[in-house]
Amino acid sequence: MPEQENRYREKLLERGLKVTRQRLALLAALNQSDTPLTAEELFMRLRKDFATLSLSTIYRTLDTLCGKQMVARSVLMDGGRAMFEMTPEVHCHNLICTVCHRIVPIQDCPLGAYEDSIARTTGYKISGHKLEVYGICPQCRNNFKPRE
Amino acid sequence: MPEQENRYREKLLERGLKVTRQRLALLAALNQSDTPLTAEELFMRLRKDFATLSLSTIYRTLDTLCGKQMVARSVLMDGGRAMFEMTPEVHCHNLICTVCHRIVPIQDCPLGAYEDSIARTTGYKISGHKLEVYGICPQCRNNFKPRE
DNA sequence: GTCTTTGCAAATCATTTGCATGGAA
DNA sequence: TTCCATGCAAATGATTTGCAAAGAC
Repeated sequence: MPEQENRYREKLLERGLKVTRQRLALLAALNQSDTPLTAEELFMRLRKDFATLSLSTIYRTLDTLCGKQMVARSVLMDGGRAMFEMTPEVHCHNLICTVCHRIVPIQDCPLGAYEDSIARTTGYKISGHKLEVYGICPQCRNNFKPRE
Repeated sequence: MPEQENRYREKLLERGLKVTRQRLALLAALNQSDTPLTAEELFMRLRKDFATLSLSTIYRTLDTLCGKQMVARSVLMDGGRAMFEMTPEVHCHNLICTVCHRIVPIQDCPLGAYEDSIARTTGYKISGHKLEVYGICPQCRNNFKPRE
């Protein structure tokens, strides 16, 4: 998918960053994943293509890309490990299964009016929010359903 | 405030935990704080009363109390450090100033209906959610207000 | 007295940093 | 050629664990 790659190339250059194979691969990996990933997970995925890849490169790249708003540090913390995802173009939230830990995005967000009302009552200038919803996904519900 | 202490005493016993001075002190410290605290912060506060207190006791106690739902691990992560707070009796969320990092609780929560609708569209059994709202508090807005 | 909790020290895990080399512009 | 980016190894910082002593019931 070289179109996608060219978009990343442009975005990197726009932000004064050099285009490297590692950065392109990291962006592609994050983009292909449907859930946020830890540095370690990214490392394992990229290592297939980069025999000499270093974990610290992953950390540094994530840090750089977060600073340039190309990647977002997720609210989620998988037991002390930071998780990362592409900065979503559209505002959305994550729905997390508490059993299998699968994460799916949900588009609908009801918080605009809520933010307005908080701004009014507290005097804060609201800049945004983070929301996660927890539950049990249909598959896990079936697996653990008590017999009747 | 021995009334409060007796409530903690009961709660610990109910859950099959022994009542120790460290646990009571930790609960009191968390309860007195108006913002979530890190293990380190708790350690520094308790050390005043316990010369020989160990950081690992803090971690272990927090872990135990989280398991028993007496303490909650906050969504917030102050740069990699976990934060803890008393499990709120009433459902509420945190409003966080992005400048001074002050955290204030907000009671009002509009997500009940939202959870219902997600449950309907996704088939998940929703168990809860975490929400943080970010903004700039009135004081910080004044401090940084550009002159006109 | 028994079993849990604590303190201390050492271990572990995620993340960061220093420095020399390699690579993009 | 000029820096920025990378790899490697070592350092750091938060959290966890093993073990023996102290404390709660």
